Parts: sequence; C-alpha cells; structure tokens
Amino acid sequence: MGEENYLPHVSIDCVIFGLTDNSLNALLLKVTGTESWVLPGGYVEKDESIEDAALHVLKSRTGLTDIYLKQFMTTGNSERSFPDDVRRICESLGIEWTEGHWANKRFISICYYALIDVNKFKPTGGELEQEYQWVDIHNLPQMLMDHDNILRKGYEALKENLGNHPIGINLLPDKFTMPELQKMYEIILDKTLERSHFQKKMLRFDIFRRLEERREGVPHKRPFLYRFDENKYQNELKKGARFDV
Amino acid sequence: MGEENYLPHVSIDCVIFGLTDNSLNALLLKVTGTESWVLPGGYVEKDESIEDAALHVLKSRTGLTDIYLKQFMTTGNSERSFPDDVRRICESLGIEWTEGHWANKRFISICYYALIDVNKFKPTGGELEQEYQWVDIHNLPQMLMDHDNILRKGYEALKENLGNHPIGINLLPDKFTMPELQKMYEIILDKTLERSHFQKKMLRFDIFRRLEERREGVPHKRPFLYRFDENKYQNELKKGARFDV
DNA sequence: CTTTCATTGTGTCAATTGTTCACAAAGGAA
DNA sequence: TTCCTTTGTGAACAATTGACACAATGAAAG
Repeated sequence: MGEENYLPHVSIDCVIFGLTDNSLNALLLKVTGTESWVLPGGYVEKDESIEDAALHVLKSRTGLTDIYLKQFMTTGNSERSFPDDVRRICESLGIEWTEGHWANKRFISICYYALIDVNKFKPTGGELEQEYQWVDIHNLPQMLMDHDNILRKGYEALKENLGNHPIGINLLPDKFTMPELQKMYEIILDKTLERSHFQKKMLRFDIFRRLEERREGVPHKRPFLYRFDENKYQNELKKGARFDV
Repeated sequence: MGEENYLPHVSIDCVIFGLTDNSLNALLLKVTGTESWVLPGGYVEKDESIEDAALHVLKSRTGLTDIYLKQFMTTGNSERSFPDDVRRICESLGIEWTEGHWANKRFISICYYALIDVNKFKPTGGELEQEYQWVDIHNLPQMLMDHDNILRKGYEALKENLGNHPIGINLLPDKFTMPELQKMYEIILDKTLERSHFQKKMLRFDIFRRLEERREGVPHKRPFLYRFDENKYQNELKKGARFDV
C-alpha cells in the first residue's frame, strides 16, 4: 500500500461498460466532496501482471471475476501528471498529500475496457471512493485527469471491435432474445438496424443456439431465447468466418 | 543515457513491417557475437511521450520520420525480465553488465508496429546493434526475450486492422497499381484474392485516384497507376463507409 | 515481322447478401 | 371480442460476391 509496492509511473484504468434499457453506460466513481468522477483504476504490484492488476480492479469494484476484458490503449504524454487532481482525491480520502507525493509524478496508464452484465453486478466497497454511478457514455459528468478522454477512446475501441467480433454478448444475460441482441448493437453502434435482416444475418453466423423457451412476461408475442455457443463459434472461426455487422 | 534519464520498468518495442516481392518482412537487429535477433526498441525519456519514444526508435533505425505507426499492445507479465538476454546484449556492446543492472528488472513493453515503404528505407547506424535484416515473418530466426511473441502479436494486429482500414498503402510507394495493391493484401492476409472482384471492390471504395500514367518497364500489359486520395478517404469516412476486405 | 504467351482491364452470369416491405401469429389492453 | 404492438418469417428487388470469359497490350521467341 504505497510507493514501494507498485511499479512507479504506471497505472491501470478500466472502463466498465454496462447496458441498460436505452443506453450504454460506464461505471464511474465519485470523488467524495467534489462533483468530479473518475474511472475505476489502480496500480500494478511489482510481482503482478498488468492483466491481473486490471482484474483486481474489476473484482474490487464489481464483485465479478469472470469478466470480458480488453486492453485497448496505453496513454503516456510526458505532461501526463495531475497533482491538483491527486490532491483532491487525497483530500477526499483523508490521505496526506504533499508536493512530492509519488502519485503526482508522470504516469503511463494502461487502459482496459470490460463488458459486464449489469444484472450480475454487485457493487463492492472500494477503499478509495464510495459513491458509484452508471453513466450514459453520451452524457458524461465532469471527470478528473484525462479520464473523459480515456473513456471516449475506450468507447471507440469497443465500437470497432464490435464490428468484427460478437463480443457484445458479454453485456447480455446468458439467455437473450434476438430483439435484445439487436438493441445492444443499435445502442453501441448508435444507429438503427433493420430487424428482419439483422436476425437472418445473426443466425447465419451460426454461433447461437435457439432454446425451446421464450422470454416470458413481455407484453406482446414472446421472442425465442438464444444462447451463445462457444463450440459453434470456434468452428466458425476455424472456417475463417467473419462476424462484422 | 542511463537509468536516471528513463522511466523505469518501461520499454518500447517496434515491429517495422516492410513488403518485398513475395513476403511481409520485419526489420530485425542482430545481437553481435550471437545468432540471436531482437526488435528495434528503446526506453522512454522522462520528459518524452511514449509515441515520441517510438518515433525516435524508428527515426534512428530507418532514417524515416513520416511513418505510419500503430500502438497494438502493452505486455507486462510479472516474470517479464530477461537478465540472461540483457547480459548477452551488454556483452555484444562492450557495456558493463552486473547482477543489479537496471535493464535486468521487470519491464512493461509498449509495442508499436510501423508500416514503411522499403524503397524509402535508409538504414542508419544504431548505437546498440549493427547488423540488420529484413526477415520473412513466416520464417523467424531465434530471437531474444519474448520478441518473437511480440512480433507475432503485431502481425495479428496488422491483419485485423488491414481488414478494416486501407492502412496497407503505407507499405507501397505513393503510386501503385491494382495488381500491386492486391498482392499486398494477399501477402499480409495470406490468402489469394480474386482479381476481377478485388479491383471492382477497391475502386468502389472511392478512395483512390487513377492517374494517366501506367507502370512502365513491366513485361506485359502496363497497369494503371493509382494514388491514395486523403480527401476522398475522409469523405467516405464521414459517410460511414467501411473498408473491409 | 509474325507468333506466342502472360498480364490487365473489363464484362457476363449465377449465387449470395442487403434492403424494403408485407403478413400472419401471439399476447396484452380496452 | 376488438385493437394494437411485437415477433417470426417470407417475398421482391437491388447490390455484392465469386467464378470465368475475352479482348487488348506488350515482351519474348521464332
């Protein structure tokens, strides 16, 4: 818990994406005593891989361990130090801040995005910041440091990846319907898709298995439930299939 | 030139890709006195951005400044330290090596790939290693540290990116023919493409301008020369066009 | 100078995919 | 029972893909 345990000059920042009815959201942490927000993040222990460091951040914030995680950027301008913001964070935590505090130095940040099913999400108390919030990525609050930029870059990376791989299913429950799948694509890509064509295309990928069940408790015709089939997916990958939308 | 000028624990590695007649090649540096090769790389000065650090590596190795550069990965296992290999490199350079040498420590490597036109390439003497070679990426020699893995990951990233953006033109001269463009795609994606369809598809992208000239000095019918048109490209991007092959 | 041959630009045609629209079945609400 | 919305599916037409054909071009061979 201090300078000597971590790799100096290196930090981890995570953009945790979650889907709600009509928006893609990121999990932000409020810096107590301010109106500013930060991304969940941390540092890399000296005997820990950077991936493990990111997983620890996720575990401590979401209570989840089996998470889709993607490294999308490492940012490192020479001016990337934020003593003012670090001071605010220290103050909000009752930690002593000094001019020479190690966290004031220039930092290189290794950035990951995570895709989680918000229904499985269990907020667990972090030691650093208390208040958390799912924030619509198109309506960000004031954020400290360059975290707004990191978040936007993470979103760009997600959009690009989603165009090539069916990673969006990690935002949905295990069982999902075609309309739910379509809505997920529409929200992330920020454009409407044609329903009939979307379903045919998705089913042509041959990576989902249709279940006997249908989604219950919906007002109109009950849609079928589907499940992602890892074996089918690997088969299609071997065949050189593409999954671009 | 030493520990105190660089960010500790952080290195830069560059996979410099260049195209020859029938293969995609990476620029490797030979560690004198051994049969082992390494990627061009370096460290990050304390007041230098990581991108600038990568550009410096490229400048010092290729003599080129205006280079397509893409950050594709940051690697950082906790075991990622290579004292034995560092010792070999030190020996080959006549630098004193000690057990506690700063370069023996655990390093996080920020990895870039660069795409250059080999015809513009001018080898410039690095201080570290003398002998260089363009090596077919499908036939790699023995490499130190985990550089072979970095190279493979860089190639995977290049293939993925090439499927979405016309970045491959950075490997070609300013003026190129459709058969040359096709060959570039075939070599990188490692599969044959149908000639007629390829041309129609590329021209449908509407990002190239056909010149009046044709490629001279070729044995058969002389193909037209084309040039990438940045304005056209930006227009298509604005229209939301995709460039996947 | 003619013939041969590989390459390039372009065209044809069938199969597949994209786009738009339609319609019946399902289920809640009036 | 009627009305309304959503879902699954299919029809019709447009565009793209994939496989091949063919004439024009230019070097090499005779």
